[in-house]
Amino acid sequence: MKHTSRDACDAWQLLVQFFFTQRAHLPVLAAELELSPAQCHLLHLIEPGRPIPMRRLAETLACDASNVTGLVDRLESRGLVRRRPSGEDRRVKVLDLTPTGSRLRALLVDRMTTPPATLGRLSVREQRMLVRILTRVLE
Amino acid sequence: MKHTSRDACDAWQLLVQFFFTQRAHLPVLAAELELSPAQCHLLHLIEPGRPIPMRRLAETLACDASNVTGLVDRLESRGLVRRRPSGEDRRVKVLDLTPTGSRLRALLVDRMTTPPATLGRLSVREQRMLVRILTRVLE
DNA sequence: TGTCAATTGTTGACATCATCAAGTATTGAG
DNA sequence: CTCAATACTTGATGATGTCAACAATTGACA
Repeated sequence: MKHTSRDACDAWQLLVQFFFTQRAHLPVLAAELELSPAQCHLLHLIEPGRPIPMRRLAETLACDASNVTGLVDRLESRGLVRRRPSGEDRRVKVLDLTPTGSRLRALLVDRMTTPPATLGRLSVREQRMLVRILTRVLE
Repeated sequence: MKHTSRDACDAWQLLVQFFFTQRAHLPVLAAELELSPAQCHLLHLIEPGRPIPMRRLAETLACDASNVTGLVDRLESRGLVRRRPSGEDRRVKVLDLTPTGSRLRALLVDRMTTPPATLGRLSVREQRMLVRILTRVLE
């Protein structure tokens, strides 16, 4: 068993703490956009102009395919998402954002990626360092 | 409106990416412990030997108090958590981990805070830098 | 070619999560 | 003592998530 350094554990622990904090904030943010946390997550995964098969969403979310069916049902009934048959494989349906969905997703991403004031306390050098380090850690 | 630097946005975006990745992993980890994601979150908030009022959990989770009632019902019926009347205020019930709950929580925390291999690719200097920076950003 | 297992998405049944409105018990201010 | 506010529970309802079963399609292979 490989030894894991104390510093690495500390760092990861902080990231986990960050995760739980965000997890508690998401319902609030979602409610502002009249979405649920799960819908936010799904919407986040569909990039505009990049249709994606439903199967792949289920894989990324690590959930049952039928769960995606339900989530997409609700998003589609609100006109945020479109189901389209895949040209290559007729079993597959690909998802696409409607213009409305695209706008809402932009709003969501914007809200989520607007950094908190605390990030401004770092020097530019530190900010760049953080980006460099996180990029490597998250691959 | 204050200008937010490009670097700060990049950094936060990476953290958000990390958040969604973890959000997708949590159900898998939770299932291994026979818990739900929400139960993991709640369990994570109850530190052993530090009884906590239910109200405070609802605040931290940013959810309705009745939701906590249900979550605690299930955890209590599994013998992981105890409801106790608060000595100071008889309206309040404080939550406490049972020995079983304490063990399960330790397992959970251990699984969650075991850093992925990618963190080991950083130099010790970088790991410490990451800890220092995150500490300041997350307060 | 014809058969059959595997894959994709859907449906229905069911437990959990989460909110809201209403209710009980208790507190604390006046 | 009265009454609003607080902490928790209950019941109703919709969303999330799993599982088993199903139809349609694909692809391998005899």
